[in-house]
Amino acid sequence: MIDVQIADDHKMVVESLSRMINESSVARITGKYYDLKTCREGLAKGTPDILLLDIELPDGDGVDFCAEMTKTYPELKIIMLTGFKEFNIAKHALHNGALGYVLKNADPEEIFIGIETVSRGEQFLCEEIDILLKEKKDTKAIWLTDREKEILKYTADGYTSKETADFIFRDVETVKSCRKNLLLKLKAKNMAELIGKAYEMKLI
Amino acid sequence: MIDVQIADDHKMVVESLSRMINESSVARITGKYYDLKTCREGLAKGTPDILLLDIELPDGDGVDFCAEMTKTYPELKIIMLTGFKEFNIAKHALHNGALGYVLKNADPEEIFIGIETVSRGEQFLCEEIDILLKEKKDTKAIWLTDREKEILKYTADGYTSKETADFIFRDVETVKSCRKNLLLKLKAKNMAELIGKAYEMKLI
DNA sequence: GAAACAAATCAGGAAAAAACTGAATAAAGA
DNA sequence: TCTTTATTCAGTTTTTTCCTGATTTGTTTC
Repeated sequence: MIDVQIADDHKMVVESLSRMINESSVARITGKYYDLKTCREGLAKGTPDILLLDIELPDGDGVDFCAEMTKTYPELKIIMLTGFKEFNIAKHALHNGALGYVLKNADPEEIFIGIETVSRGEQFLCEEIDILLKEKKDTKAIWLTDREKEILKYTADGYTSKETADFIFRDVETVKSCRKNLLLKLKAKNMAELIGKAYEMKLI
Repeated sequence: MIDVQIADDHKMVVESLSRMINESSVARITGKYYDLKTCREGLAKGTPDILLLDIELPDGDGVDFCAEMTKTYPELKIIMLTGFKEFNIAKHALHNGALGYVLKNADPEEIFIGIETVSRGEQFLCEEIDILLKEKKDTKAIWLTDREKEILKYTADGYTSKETADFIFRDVETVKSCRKNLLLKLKAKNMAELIGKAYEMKLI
């Protein structure tokens, strides 16, 4: 029996999914978390074989958390279980140590196959993501630096270059050229499109 | 026994939630849909007592669909079942004829109480939404006109006022003043913040 | 029906911000 | 080490923002 835990802020999803998994003979659920803080504490008490991890948690980003946990517990296998069919997110998650990536709109059977595959230490991607990654295998993922993420956030909140510059104690020109890089990276023509694309890619 | 159907593009959620509801003695699931088209066809064959409806479906917006269905089947009771804790969306849904609004991160028990309450023809809101609507009871929901939505979309796609004006065969000044109205309505300082807020409110 | 209101259209100008081009230094990865 | 990328700063042009208006049409309210 494979020991599985779930971290997802949708209690209803966690509860019903737990029941479904427990009713199968594949795995048993030994922990349910609705935020990253509780999940971190739970894992410290003993890690399961597999952690099913969502991306949008109330207190942080699941993809970043994935990097943190696979570093702390190298034996822990993580399957991202999320609604985001986004090249960048999937690529990022796998780079951060996730061994599986399953969409919530995948066939329910896939999660069982995923759990079994990943428990043997093999990578598992649900069909749609597998196709997506193969299609874009020559595309490289977009990585934003911390500075870029910071300036992107200020921009999305409506702050001008000058205001942002004051916040981070830098020259306006610095912010302007960082914005220029953001426009290049996301292939946007102006700030409005940049914010739009950033939301599409769940960068914000 | 209350006759319930579900429309949500996350198969995994639909499947596990269906099981949970079927195992209870409250209701039974008589239909599962993963898109609006199939849901529309299914309802045409016979409406259940209650439809659990998600908002982000692959082929359209659940809130708009809610208006369409309550008009076609006045006896159909709809509970929005979604992850969005957004004043505007909730308000919009209720205005469009939804009788219930339950968050996916609500306590799983709430969906059973919701089903029972709504089946009696009474409104049901999960706790968090109930609090949200009471807090903002004096706030009015933001409604965008078709023109505003159109210009918002062009803006999010990176087109300037001039370019947008050419697309819709209107003067630049018209687009400018429409943008000004959008900034006012969403209380945004510039286009970047406007697009950010529009995404937060799921206006795009 | 009249009054009040909102939406959609168009107008112009001053100030501010963003977009474009360029470039030097520092840091990180190969 | 060499190459690439991040970070920093600068000048010029284009665009947006922020004011001020006005007219017409359609809808809602009294």
